[in-house]
Amino acid sequence: MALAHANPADAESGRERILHRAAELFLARGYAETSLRTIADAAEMRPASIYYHFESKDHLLTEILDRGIDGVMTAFDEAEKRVEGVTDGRTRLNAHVAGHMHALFANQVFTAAHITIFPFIPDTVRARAVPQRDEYEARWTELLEGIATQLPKQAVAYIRLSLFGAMNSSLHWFDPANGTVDKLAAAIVATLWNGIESHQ
Amino acid sequence: MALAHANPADAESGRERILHRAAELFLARGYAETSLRTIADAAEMRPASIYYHFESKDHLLTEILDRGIDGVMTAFDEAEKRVEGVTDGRTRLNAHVAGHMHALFANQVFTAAHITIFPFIPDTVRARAVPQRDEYEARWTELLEGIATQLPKQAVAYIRLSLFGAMNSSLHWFDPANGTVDKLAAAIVATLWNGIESHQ
DNA sequence: CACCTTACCGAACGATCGTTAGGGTGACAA
DNA sequence: TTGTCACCCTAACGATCGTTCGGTAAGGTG
Repeated sequence: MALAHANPADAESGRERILHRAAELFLARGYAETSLRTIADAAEMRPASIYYHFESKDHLLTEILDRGIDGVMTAFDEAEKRVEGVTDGRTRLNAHVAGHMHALFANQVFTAAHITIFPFIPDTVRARAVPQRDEYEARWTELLEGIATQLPKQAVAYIRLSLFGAMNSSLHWFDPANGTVDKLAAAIVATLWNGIESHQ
Repeated sequence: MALAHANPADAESGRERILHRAAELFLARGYAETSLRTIADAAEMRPASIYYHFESKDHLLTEILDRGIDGVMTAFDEAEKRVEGVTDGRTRLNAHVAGHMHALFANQVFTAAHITIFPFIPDTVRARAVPQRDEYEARWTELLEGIATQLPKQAVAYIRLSLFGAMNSSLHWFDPANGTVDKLAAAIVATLWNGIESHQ
């Protein structure tokens, strides 16, 4: 008889399988639209088994959201290390935008799922995620204020929101198979930095 | 005894009340997350009464989506009339961005609901809305290609997507009470056109 | 060997969902 | 007065939802 987990793809533990398949389904169809039976099917187990690993559907969602935030937080840390000592604002901005975008399009879908379904999750779960999101937002505010020192803070806040809109909305249309994430990140920074005018 | 509809706010017909309250609820909580009982409560009637006006929950959603597309289509037409004969690209772009933003933040929430919940609606309803969305997209492509004639079409496509991201994501953070929609539209165009560099 | 833990399962619970059948009422026309 | 129609109702249907209960098989530990 064959060993369990003979297929390397099955090496993932049951708990990890639930998390990944659930995040993929939440990203594609939404939270309320995805039943635990669908998740269980995708994770190759029965619905009741999910309750061995998670207290409730909301707790499963909470862990997915947490991993999503961790993804961009880690990307931010790594980008900061990569441009340590660099003074050129555009280079530093580019590194961080690329980091955020890589987290978005990484094969681990937690960050993409977090950003996409956040507005439609139950109030209690959302309330718990807000402080974590605020912290990430604050790091970007600090970064951008350090780069655009001449701009008033309100303008920086607008640039941050506009940048987030550009970065996150790319989830809905950009296909990493048709172009590298780094190039997309560079294009977003270019649009923000130079605008159309410099191209004409 | 008081007349029915004595309150001017009640002058809305039952059908219109259902459409408006449902669009508001879908925008705030999502489609699957909003039950017909919740919609009926908001429209001050019983769940079964909704079926006098609409064939099903999906048909109700379909009409809301249609009105949302109509909102931006009409805004596009009006913007085109407003800048008829104008050759300056930025002025023309500004008018259309302002039109789109006004449709987004108008008190009729159909456009905002359409854009926000579109990724999470049932497949059959989404499939029906795709051609309408493609048509609106094509009008923007034509507009932008006419403005940025020197740019390759692929670059224009990117600019359009980036612009849509900037415009639509403002729904999640911009509060019309804290600044006019026109100013936000102008700021989005300025970011796209001049970028950070011209500010420093 | 007994005993515990890990990881899962089948079956069913109550709640809620979209939906339907059938009835009532007031306005208005004949 | 009677009939028609628009509009809304009460009550309940079957389906699906998240969840719970009581298991069981495998593997480690003493």
